[in-house]
Amino acid sequence: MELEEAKKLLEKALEEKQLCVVVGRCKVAYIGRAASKLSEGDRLLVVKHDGTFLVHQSTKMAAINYQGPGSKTSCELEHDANNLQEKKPVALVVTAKRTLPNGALEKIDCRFYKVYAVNCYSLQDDEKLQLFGTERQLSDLLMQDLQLIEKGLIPLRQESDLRKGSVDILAEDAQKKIVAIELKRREAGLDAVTQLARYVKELSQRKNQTIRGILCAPHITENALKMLEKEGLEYYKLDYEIANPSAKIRGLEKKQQTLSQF
Amino acid sequence: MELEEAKKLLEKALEEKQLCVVVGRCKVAYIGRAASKLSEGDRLLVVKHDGTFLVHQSTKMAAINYQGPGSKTSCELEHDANNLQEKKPVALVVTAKRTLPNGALEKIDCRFYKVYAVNCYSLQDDEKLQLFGTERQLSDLLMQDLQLIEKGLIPLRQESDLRKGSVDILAEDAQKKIVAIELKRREAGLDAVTQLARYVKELSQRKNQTIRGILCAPHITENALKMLEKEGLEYYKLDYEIANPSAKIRGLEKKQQTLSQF
DNA sequence: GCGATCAGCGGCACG
DNA sequence: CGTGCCGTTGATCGC
Repeated sequence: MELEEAKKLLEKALEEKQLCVVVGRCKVAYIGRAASKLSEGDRLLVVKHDGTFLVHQSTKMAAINYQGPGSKTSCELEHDANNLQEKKPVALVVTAKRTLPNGALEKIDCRFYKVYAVNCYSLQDDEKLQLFGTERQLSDLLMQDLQLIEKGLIPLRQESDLRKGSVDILAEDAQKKIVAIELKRREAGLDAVTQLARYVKELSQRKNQTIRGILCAPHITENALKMLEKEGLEYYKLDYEIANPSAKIRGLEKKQQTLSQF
Repeated sequence: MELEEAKKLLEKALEEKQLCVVVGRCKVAYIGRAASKLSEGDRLLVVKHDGTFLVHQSTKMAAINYQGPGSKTSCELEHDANNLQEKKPVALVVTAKRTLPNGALEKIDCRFYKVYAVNCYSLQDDEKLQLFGTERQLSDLLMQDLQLIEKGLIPLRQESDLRKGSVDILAEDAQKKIVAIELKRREAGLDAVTQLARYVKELSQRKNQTIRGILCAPHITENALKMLEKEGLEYYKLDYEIANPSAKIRGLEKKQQTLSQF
């Protein structure tokens, strides 16, 4: 496709706030929070009406270059500086600009040497994704019956706010000890343990009493478990099933109990 | 476009390992690590030859539903179960399946009631992104002149592996004390502090001596700084510039000139 | 808007 | 493979 034609199509569609899809051979340059260069190759460019700008290669899930909502897209034809007689442009440069929260400018240049297609659409879509099996949903389920984890466990509050971050669930055990429960919907690693440790430490100081900490996850890495035990925290294997459209906790196995409560 | 035609086009292109772009009105259902539903609306579907499957709405950067490389995409026509006389299909169901590392199945159904366009391309692209201003690059620069942070600081090693995670830089100060340096290319929050604290704790126990910990970032949040100080750790403001195609730590150049005078 | 955290995080590097 | 962690993380939610 002629670059001039591509430019016209694209500009009209951008004006009309359509979703634009451009396929062609291009170089990409980015500067902003970081900087990048991508040599010439065939790519897919998607520009959404909210400013979203996505450059995709033919593999991988993630866009190779991108810019989020709020970006302004414009395009310019580029001519051969060494041959100004030639009226045919050398490239179509599609640019997305955006001002970062800190005031700096972020920019992508997508320099098309060939354009295979420009296709634009007005998409009607007011629907929102309904997602099931999130951490929040599991938390809600757990709150309904903390006895699953341990007999005598009474819920105090959910998403209790601490000054630094928040524990998923705060509870009280049969011995009236406060229990902080950190919930993970997937395998827990070192970060999950440090997170729980931080909450427990913070709470202990604030309440001036010993606080139990329970990490609740479907699985835990070896290192994480070691560190957990070293910190005097506990792990409970959380088995759950995702059934569309709801999640169910399958049953909770008690893995370890510290002596700290005695 | 007729659904039958869309199916033929898509199947042929998938067979030929092309990049496929489908635009149409669809419902989306996902089940796998979690589960989701998305009611009828106009969307953009991209299927890459490596199996990548992306459903985009008309806003936001992230795909609303997706599946990574390795997925298998297939499509089927769906007929009205209440009117089997009718030969015209009701929907074109495009499905991506994938086996998760843990052996479970992950699946997206994209049920198109209308297809506005099916466009497929064979893209040639062997280029890789050159990215500048990454944490690793900053680390390399810092290693060249740790004096920037503190006089007398000598580099010991980079990316020193601990059993749990790794410190970006390990150094020795003028008093022969070991210093663990954690580098962040952007604002450091509580997570960065807990990360550094974990490294320092681990190192202290292993080396059986007091270890200094320095968090190096362009900015730090208030809470993070408070916690840092409470933990006896230090913060060094790292100012750097991204210049395409290289990053420079502000002040480093000057320092090098100073050194070259001797 | 800042800040903290989740995410079906993805992707990478290393053991 | 798992494990850990960076990322131009993005997106969400609370303050």
